[in-house]
Amino acid sequence: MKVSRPGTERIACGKVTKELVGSQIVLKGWVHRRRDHGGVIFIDLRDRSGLVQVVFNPDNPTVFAEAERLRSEYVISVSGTVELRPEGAVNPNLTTGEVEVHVADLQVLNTAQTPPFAIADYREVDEAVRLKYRYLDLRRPELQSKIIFRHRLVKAVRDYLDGQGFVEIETPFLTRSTPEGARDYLVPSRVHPGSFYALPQSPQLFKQLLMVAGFERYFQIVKCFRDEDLRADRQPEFTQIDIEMSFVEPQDVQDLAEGMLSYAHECVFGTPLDIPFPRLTYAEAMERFGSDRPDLRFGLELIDFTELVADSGFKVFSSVAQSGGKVKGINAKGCASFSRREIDSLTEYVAQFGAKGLAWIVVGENEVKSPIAKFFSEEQLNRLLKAAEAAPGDLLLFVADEPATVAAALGNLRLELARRTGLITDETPDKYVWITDFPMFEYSEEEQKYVAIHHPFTSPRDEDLPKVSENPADVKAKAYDLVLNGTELGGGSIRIHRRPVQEQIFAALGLSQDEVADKFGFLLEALSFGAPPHGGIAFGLDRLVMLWSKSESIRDVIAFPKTQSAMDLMSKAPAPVTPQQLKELSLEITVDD
RNA sequence: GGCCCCGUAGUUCAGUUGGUUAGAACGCCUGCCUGUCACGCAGGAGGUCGACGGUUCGAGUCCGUUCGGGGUCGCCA
Repeated sequence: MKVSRPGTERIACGKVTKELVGSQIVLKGWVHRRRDHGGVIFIDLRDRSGLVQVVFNPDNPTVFAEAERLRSEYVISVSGTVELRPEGAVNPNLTTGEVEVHVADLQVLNTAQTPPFAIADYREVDEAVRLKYRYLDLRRPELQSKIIFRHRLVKAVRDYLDGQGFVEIETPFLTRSTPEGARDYLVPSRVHPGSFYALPQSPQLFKQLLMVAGFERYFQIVKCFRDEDLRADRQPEFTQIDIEMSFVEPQDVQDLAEGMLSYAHECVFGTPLDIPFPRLTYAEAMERFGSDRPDLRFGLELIDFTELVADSGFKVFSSVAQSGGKVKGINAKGCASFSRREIDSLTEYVAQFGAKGLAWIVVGENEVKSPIAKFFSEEQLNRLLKAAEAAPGDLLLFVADEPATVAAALGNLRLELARRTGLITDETPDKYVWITDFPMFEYSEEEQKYVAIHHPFTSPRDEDLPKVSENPADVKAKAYDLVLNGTELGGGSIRIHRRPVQEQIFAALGLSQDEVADKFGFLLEALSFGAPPHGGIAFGLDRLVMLWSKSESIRDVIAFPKTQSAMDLMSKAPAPVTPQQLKELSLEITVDD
């Protein structure tokens, strides 16, 4: 039982309002800012909840003398009386701006060195400095509110899934390395010299085994580890909302996911989402947007000109069209004013995605300007303009290449055009979309074999089962991704629950029987003991928090993130270990530092 | 691994064509100030110009290497 003594209970700084006027309160927090007027000292006192002004007057000389020594970020406890501020001294920018606390007693709980950057400043500070002193950066209200936002979102997700009958179950972090997928983080075994655990890239197999075990509905908010290069939206350790359900079809998983997101959105923003989300097949997404994670907040869709230019005099187009390639373009509405230089920089931009060139047509009132116009008859040109729905003032941009290159180049060009023309603002509504009917396999030139697009446990569509062996490229999977504003938020699939099918897929992926037995024997065995049909989905929690909190980087929503070179600048991890530690693990270092 | 951007005071930045003692603002320190709220005023301290090497009579500035941070391509089943 909490024993409350009048006047001694701590009040949160941000909660000191008019209703408390006249009462004796205790505040604890950090000195945010100090304004010393010689005869009167104002301190903005900060805690998690916000700021309140506390006032020191010289009528209490001991306390006043103590107050003169206060500096930024000192931790203090004050007790005093809540008073209305005098006429004209109200601060409308603070929720506590109508009142102030007149201090009767002050206790310095801790002093503080001058911080390397001011907590109370609005100034942008170099991220390396912020990361080295992450605990100070996290003191800043902006970052702190994002971490608290994350907590509220996670809480909502847990509540929702619990309400839907899901059981939260932990799975091991020390697990075994499996082929395919991302590079593993390895943990050497002391007990078994020369053997390694792998940190999970996701709890995929374990959650399937929990379905075999009969839990029916599982979830976990869980760290996953992938040793790949970092990006603005990628960290080597990240958190998934991992979900698996038995006896379901894709629609059931999608319904659940939509319900969960909408509930969470309502919890953190007060409004539900507009569900169900629209759906696009993978094929349509690639065709219209050149991407399997299209940003639907704007148009600029890809237009296919392959047929139209197949017999044109422009060799670059016609030869590509006749040899199985694609000629596609984008109508950059109203971009006819782009300078030659801007168009050149767009050409440079698409080059990094493999496009060998970027043809263009500037559409004028009665004529077109274009280096390629001379290769087309007037009729061909008119058909081209009609297909592009071109109007005066438009700029048409074309790429001719293999389908995958065209998609990559134009898909990214589309995003670049939207950025350059300011098509997306903070007010642009969010666009969610499911991408469905993914191909099961894709041929890897590098490995000279088919690899799974999703993962090797994904179920093919029933009708495609016969094609797995002879025509893998045609097989579609029961897989689905959820995309928000061009970012993949999550993805999942219905899994294979019959052993022979799983064996067939492993074979199609070129895994030998021995390898399968060694690495996936336990899975195949499990499937043969009455595994129910099951499927699920996993969401990137960090990305969801990042997008919903309008953060620029995933680092802003992770309390202790790593740099692009996967370092923790605060603890200086990773770091060498002692020779004794290596010896215990039977490891030897072969590079000099 | 490739490409691009950045690195000057504690912080944010300026620094001309390579030229004398590298500046500003904020912060910090000292003093003054009884109604401020990004308080004000006066004074002061504070620099391995990321590091190393080169060119030059002379380098913050030019060149090379390297370290660190960021973005991106590859990579991320």
